[in-house]
Amino acid sequence: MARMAVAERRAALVQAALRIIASQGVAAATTRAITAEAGMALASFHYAFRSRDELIAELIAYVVENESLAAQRPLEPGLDLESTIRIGLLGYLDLVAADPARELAMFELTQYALRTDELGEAARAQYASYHAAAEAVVKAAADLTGRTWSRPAGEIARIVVTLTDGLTLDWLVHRDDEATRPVVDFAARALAALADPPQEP
Amino acid sequence: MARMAVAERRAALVQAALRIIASQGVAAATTRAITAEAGMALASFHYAFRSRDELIAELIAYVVENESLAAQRPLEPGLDLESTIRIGLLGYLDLVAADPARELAMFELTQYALRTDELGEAARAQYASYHAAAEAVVKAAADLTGRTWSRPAGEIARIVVTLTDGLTLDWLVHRDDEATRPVVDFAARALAALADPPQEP
DNA sequence: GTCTATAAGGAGATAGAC
DNA sequence: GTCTATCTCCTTATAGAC
Repeated sequence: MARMAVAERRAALVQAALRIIASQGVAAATTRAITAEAGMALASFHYAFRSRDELIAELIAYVVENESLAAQRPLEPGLDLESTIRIGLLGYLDLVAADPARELAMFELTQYALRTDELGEAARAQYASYHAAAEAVVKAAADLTGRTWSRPAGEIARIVVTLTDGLTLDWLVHRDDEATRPVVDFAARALAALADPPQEP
Repeated sequence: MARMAVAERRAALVQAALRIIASQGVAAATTRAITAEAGMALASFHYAFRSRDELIAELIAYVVENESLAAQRPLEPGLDLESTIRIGLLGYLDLVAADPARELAMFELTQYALRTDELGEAARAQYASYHAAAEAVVKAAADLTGRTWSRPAGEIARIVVTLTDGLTLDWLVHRDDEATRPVVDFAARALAALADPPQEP
């Protein structure tokens, strides 16, 4: 392979690893598989990274900054808060359904990080990123519907992430939109109940 | 090691594997580690099991039948429904906190099963067991407080499992009782709202 | 039946030719 | 800088002695 700046090579390896992890899981992302996917020689790996765990750490950092719920669609206007949340959650689950292996991989990454001493901070950073993304969405949902939250947005966001984690696992295990639907309805109603009573004009 | 019936040997290997997985994760449960933990020769493994995946399948079946929420403490009497649920959830999180590595391992097992073609059914069985355990608890909570659920108990149970999965991940990532507490309060309030209005005597 | 010994292959990491 | 070739270790699985 032609000359590449080390930074560029690192980025290419992270992307290759991400493709493997998203489709086959963390365990399948061996240095051999990653370099093959990137079209590089095996030795190039250790020219760019000191170890496999160093790549995983950088990969989680990349995911944290560029992925998470970034693909979230814009909220639909003209609905009440509960419907806005419900449709938002269903849209999120559509993303899960569109690439289940990838969503499974996000859980695996968190858990790999939690098992690896030096990566515990990476797991927390991953969730800090989820919380920030969720906070933006819950603020937007309140603005869009002219409602206010009865609790700090950060607390609402944490609840949203807890619910989406649970919903994601439920869907990944059963792959059954119908069966997950009542849980989505519950989540939307319960979240909407955290808003202050609507203003009388 | 002395003679053992094959069934007994299989059970001993499953127990050994469970100890390793609970403390060090699924990836650490190699046939070598398992047989060493069980005090057997390596070759004994393939005398009892055809492959490592066969053991994992039996291990999940064991977990499904004997563990899950079985360690749940009895509910406290004399409280209203929301408090009963809140204290039940906090008790569950105490179990998570008492052995975080084990709880992490339960997630890993599900995800390993979801990644392995022949084990997809095992993951669903694991959740069916969770749902059954949760259903028993939600029925007990309603009975204890003299309330009735506005939805089928199976649906309430599924919501409970979704919430506990999310709560467990939240706690495992942050290990912060204080930070998880508002999410527990939310879950208890939202679940209690699924009961019919209390009877006027 | 149970063990030691070993096969056969995959892993991370590196030396050294170019 | 980049690659081939290799080192060392660890994996699952099995053959064959006892």
